This record gives sequence, structure tokens and C-alpha cells, in this order.
Amino acid sequence: MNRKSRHNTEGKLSAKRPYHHGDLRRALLDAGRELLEEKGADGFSLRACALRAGVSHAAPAHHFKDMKALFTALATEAFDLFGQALADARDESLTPKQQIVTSFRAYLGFARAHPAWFKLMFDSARLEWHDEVLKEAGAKAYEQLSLLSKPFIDSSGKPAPLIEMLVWSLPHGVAHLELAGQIGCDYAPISDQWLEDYLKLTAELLDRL
Amino acid sequence: MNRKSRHNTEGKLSAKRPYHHGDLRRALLDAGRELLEEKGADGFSLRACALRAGVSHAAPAHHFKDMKALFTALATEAFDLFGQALADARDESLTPKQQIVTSFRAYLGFARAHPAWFKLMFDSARLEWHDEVLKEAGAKAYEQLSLLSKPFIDSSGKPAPLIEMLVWSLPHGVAHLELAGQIGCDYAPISDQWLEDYLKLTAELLDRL
DNA sequence: AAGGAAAACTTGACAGTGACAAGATAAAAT
DNA sequence: ATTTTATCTTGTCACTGTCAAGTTTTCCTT
Repeated sequence: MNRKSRHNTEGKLSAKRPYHHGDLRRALLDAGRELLEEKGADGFSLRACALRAGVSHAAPAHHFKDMKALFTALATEAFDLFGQALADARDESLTPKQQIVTSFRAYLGFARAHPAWFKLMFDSARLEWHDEVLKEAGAKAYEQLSLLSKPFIDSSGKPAPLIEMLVWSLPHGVAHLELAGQIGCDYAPISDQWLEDYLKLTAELLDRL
Repeated sequence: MNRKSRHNTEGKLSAKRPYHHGDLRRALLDAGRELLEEKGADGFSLRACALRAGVSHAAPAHHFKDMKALFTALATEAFDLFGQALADARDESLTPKQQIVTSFRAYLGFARAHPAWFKLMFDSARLEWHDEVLKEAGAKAYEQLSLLSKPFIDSSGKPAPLIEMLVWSLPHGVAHLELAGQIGCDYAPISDQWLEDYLKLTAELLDRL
């Protein structure tokens, strides 16, 4: 996995990378992430991605059979980081209500910090959901939501899926609506203060379950 | 606006449509709607749309300057029908709580009945939100949500935007998650009974505001 | 009714796309 | 050292959106 080839000390490509990239898969994912943020999923191009990674237009095919496969790999990384962000937001010393505020803030924070990734994670048409790795990353992130919901499931005695969807919808609804441009621009403006009020309100509601 | 040209009684195109379509804009919107449902927004093609409408590949340009413009027009129609669906769900004889159940059912019903339209409505990258007609259609639909929220704004004394976003998030979150394939397939299965339970739960929550 | 302007639709072209095939090169395995 | 395999390249294909230029119809003015 050395980045420089030991052969080809002065190859025909003057002062350029060796024929073999070393870790093209990684480079493509990095380039893809950048392009996704810059151009969005529309406007994304495999060829531009290959160019940015410094390889020819057909090189990606050896690491991702499809554009869908590349997107799937990108979404997998996104779910990993998303799940990690939610896990980091957990604090056993908090009350369930306080935990909601903290976790929802992390949920919305991730969506704002990585809008392209967030959109991709829920863009079913571009992803290969049969992929086991993606499924696992998604399930792991969902686990955090499940953990977050548990106190309210126990106290209310209602079915877990019901409460989990409620807990999921509350941050996801605003997150998606904001990224869709439905919040902030027109209709109602959104401020940091507004967001905090929303978090507090949702926590209160769940606490009254 | 007559559909058949009065001239060209036996034109060179044997038994075919006249040179002028009559209402190509309408035909393109209809064909576009079908294609959107069949192929999704990815996989959609202007040329395929033109072909289905029975015109040449460059004909759409005279009615929609862009692909974005066509999508914008389609989304406008979608918002119109969406707003109408929400308006139809209104019933002055219902209590605010009952009205929530009814309207949320309509919200989710629309998303399920017209998934392609619903996705397009919130696909900001594909739409031209500077378009006044689209903005107006969106605002009109939002008005229904505003109307639905009013009783809870009054009774709780909380800021309107806050409650409106809460009321919006509750059905929108599930709707989007379901269309994103996050509900139903993996994780928690979703049934009609589940949906009704969810509606009832959200209505109770809002009633306790 | 006639003729000129405008609108609606056509064909043709261009650069860019994802995907595939076949060849070149480097690394790994034997 | 030789063969096999993985990696990357060039070349090509059908298809895309958009623009330009030409053709056909309708509309507007007189």
C-alpha cells in the first residue's frame, strides 16, 4: 500500500504519479465527497470525479462497478459519521428529556454541516440498499435513535416502532424541510434561537408522553 | 386553441398530427408526469418526454427554457393538487385534534399516491424557487398547514412559526422517511394500522400542547 | 384578402455523460 | 523467471441537454 511505485523511477510521465495510484478507492471517495458538496448529486459526474482523483475516466470502474455503487459507498461513510455524531451526543448523566435536546441538536447539526451527505443518505433512487455494508451502517445509526427512544417507550408503554418513528420524525422533518429550502428562505425565517426553541418544545412533548 | 389545424387537411405527414401540436405545453406536462412516475427524476429525460408527447427532441425548448423549468412547472401542479388535497381534508365540524388526524392522513396519503410528485416538490436542486408561480403554489399549500396549526397556536400561546414547523414535521418526517425507503422495508415494518396509531398519537401530543 | 411578423416545430450539431471493450503496465503469485 | 492477476489507459458507443438554423403554421396589420 505504498503510495510511490518503486519501479518507474523516471517513467514516461514526467514528474507525475506512478501508473498505479496506491489507494484510488480512497481518493475517489474523497474526490466524490468534495464534488458532491460542490455540485450536488445532480451535476455530479464520474468523469469529473476521476479527473479530480488524477486518473482516467474509466479508472473508477475497477473500484465501483457503477455510479450507484460509488454513491452507496459514500452514503455508507456518511451513515458511519452520522451514527458516530449521534453516539457522541449521548451522555448518560442527562435526563431523557435533556438527551432529546442534545441528540436532536446533533441530528440537525449534522444535516447542516454535511447537507450533501445528508441528502444522499435519504436519496433512495441513487443508493443500492441491497448492499450489506450500507444496510449495516444505516442500522447502526438507527440504533442510536432506538436508544434515544427507549426511556419514552418504557414510560409510555407504547409500541417501540411507534415511538421511534415519532422521535425520528421530529428532527428529520425539520432537517429535510430546511435542506429542501422550505424553511429559512420563504415562509418562516429560522434562527439559532428558533432552533433551540424547537428542540425544547419537542423534548417537552415527548416528556409528556 | 383548437387541437386540429384547419389548414393542412391532407399534409405530407400521412395520418399524423399537424405541424402545430395545439397544446404541447399540456402534453409535455402530462408526459413528464408519467415519465417521472416511471423512471424517477433521475432517469428522466427531456428527449424521452418529447418523444412521448409526439414531438421532436428540441420542441420542449419553446415551452420550457430548461429541464429545470419543466420540473418547476410539474412541481407547481403538484403543489396545487397537494394544497387541494389538504383543503379537501378540512372539515369545520371536526375538533382541532380530529382535524389533525384527518389532515395528516391526507398528507401521507398524497405522498403515497404521488411519490414522484412529492419527492420533486422537495427536491430543491431541481426546482427554480425564484419562479413566482411555484412560490405561490407552495405558499398556498403552506397556508393549509398554517390553518391547521392555528388552534394550537392560540391555545398554547407559542409563536406561530414554531408550532407550524412542529405540525409540518410530524407528517413530513414519516412521509419522507417512507419514500426514502427507511420505513417499511428494513427496521420497523409499517402497516395501515400502524399509520392510524401514529396519527392518533401525534394528534394527542399536539392536543396536550 | 394579402403579406409580413411572430410563434411553433423541425433537423442538425456539439460537448459532455456512463458504460463497455480491449490494450498497456505494474504487482503478485508460482 | 514466468505466468497470472489487478490496476489503469485509450477508444468507442449510445444517449443526454442545449444551442443554431431552417421550415411550417398562425397571427396581426393593412
